[in-house]
Amino acid sequence: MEAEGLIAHDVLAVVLRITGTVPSVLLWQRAREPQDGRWALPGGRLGAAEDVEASVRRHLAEKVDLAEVAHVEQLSVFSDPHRGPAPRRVATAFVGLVPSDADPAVPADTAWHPVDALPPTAFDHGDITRAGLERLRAKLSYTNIGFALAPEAFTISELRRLYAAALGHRVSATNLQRVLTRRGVLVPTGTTAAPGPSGGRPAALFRFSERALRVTDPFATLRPPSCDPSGSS
Amino acid sequence: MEAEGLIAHDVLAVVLRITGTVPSVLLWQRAREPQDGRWALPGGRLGAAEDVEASVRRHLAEKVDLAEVAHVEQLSVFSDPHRGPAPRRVATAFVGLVPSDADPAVPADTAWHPVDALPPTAFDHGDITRAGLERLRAKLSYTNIGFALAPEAFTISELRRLYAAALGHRVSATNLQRVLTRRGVLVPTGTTAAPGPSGGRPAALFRFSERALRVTDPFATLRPPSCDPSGSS
DNA sequence: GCAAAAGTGTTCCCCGTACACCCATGT
DNA sequence: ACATGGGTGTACGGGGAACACTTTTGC
Repeated sequence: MEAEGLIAHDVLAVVLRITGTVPSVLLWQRAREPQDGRWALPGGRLGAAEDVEASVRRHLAEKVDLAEVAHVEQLSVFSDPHRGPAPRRVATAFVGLVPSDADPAVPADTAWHPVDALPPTAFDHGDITRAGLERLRAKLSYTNIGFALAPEAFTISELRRLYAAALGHRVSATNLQRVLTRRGVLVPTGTTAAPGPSGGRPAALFRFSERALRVTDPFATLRPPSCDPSGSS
Repeated sequence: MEAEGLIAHDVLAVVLRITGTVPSVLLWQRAREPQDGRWALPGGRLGAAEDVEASVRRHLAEKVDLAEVAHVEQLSVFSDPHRGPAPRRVATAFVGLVPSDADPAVPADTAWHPVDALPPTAFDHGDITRAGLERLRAKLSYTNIGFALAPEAFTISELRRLYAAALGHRVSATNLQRVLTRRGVLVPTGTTAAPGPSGGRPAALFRFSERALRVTDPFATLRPPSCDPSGSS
């Protein structure tokens, strides 16, 4: 099929953002065959002088302000020979996260869609989207990746809403604050937000101590002995 | 550089196996330029009618008996434009695991090398190997991936040796048994091994309850409420 | 004062760790 | 008997979950 085994390599981005109480993904509507009218993930061809991460950032810049994308990480390669029409294409997919307060301007053909109610998607982009959300959910548990979903400063209630939306289940504000504080990923700013129209105590504002990915829960089990981390027998 | 943006796509396998008290990787020695004499990971060109996983299995079959490879999973894409000489190549790397009792016949140019004492490696294969070992170490903590390092049946002492070698630190046989049993990944076979020449109580033999990857430690934190797993507010 | 929203204190319990102690076999 | 290696019982502690209670605001 391909001349001499050379294959077109694409990059794709699953850009996620919490909208209201659900996670949404950035999709654009195709306006030509194949898959005319269907919704596709942003992305494009890998260029000659860039690695896949640089490439996905370049393509993403056509759809959103890159400054709004707080985190990008590689997800997986999708290479089923029949994942699209000929000619054959291999794609490296990424996950990108946009804070909930950023509402980047997007082109007319582009929009956010709740992941649990996707419109007709192009090729295997629906599967890739769901894989991206699963990655986010897993990392919320044992890393500080929440920084990429949250505004610079936020109340615990807002953070609870973001975590609950991303995870798809209720989250206790009490325990969320305690866990993240204990791990040192959450620090108070010292300022407070104004109460709502119906009153209530003003909420303290917090921020993430770092805005880069860090594993905060070195897995519970099979950790090295408390002292003397050397030796293997 | 490439005609019309078409790129050669390779697959590579970091095949790991516990040898003695250290993890080793399967490498073959190149016998022509570029990188003549250096040691490389098994792999090759992605074919037209296969996805990357099928491809890596096909290439691996040239070096080892595939039946001995108990687990294969995708690792990452390596795509730095300067990761090798022109023409440009993109590689999808995999991790493969071989049980310690299997000692597959390998071609004359191929051998196992301890990961912490690699010979001169070709291209970026040393980095890829270390990334593969890191993946194994992480998954040992929260999955049943040990099944791919262990024989069909084994004593707790043998299993302890495998975990200690892979993780690079001491592991308590007592707690290893308890943790894995509590998670239901380890089941007794009912038989025992013969004691060594110096006596000692005969060891009970165990096996893994499943020989397919399963996440056994749904992360400690941020799990859904104990009851009523629905709703998100 | 009362409702509403935020934050804290307390208790419970799971589960990994550490370590002492008991069991089965060879010489 | 006693040494050697295998297995079990038990106590400790960290940390997440649940929930009651206090604090601060608007009306």
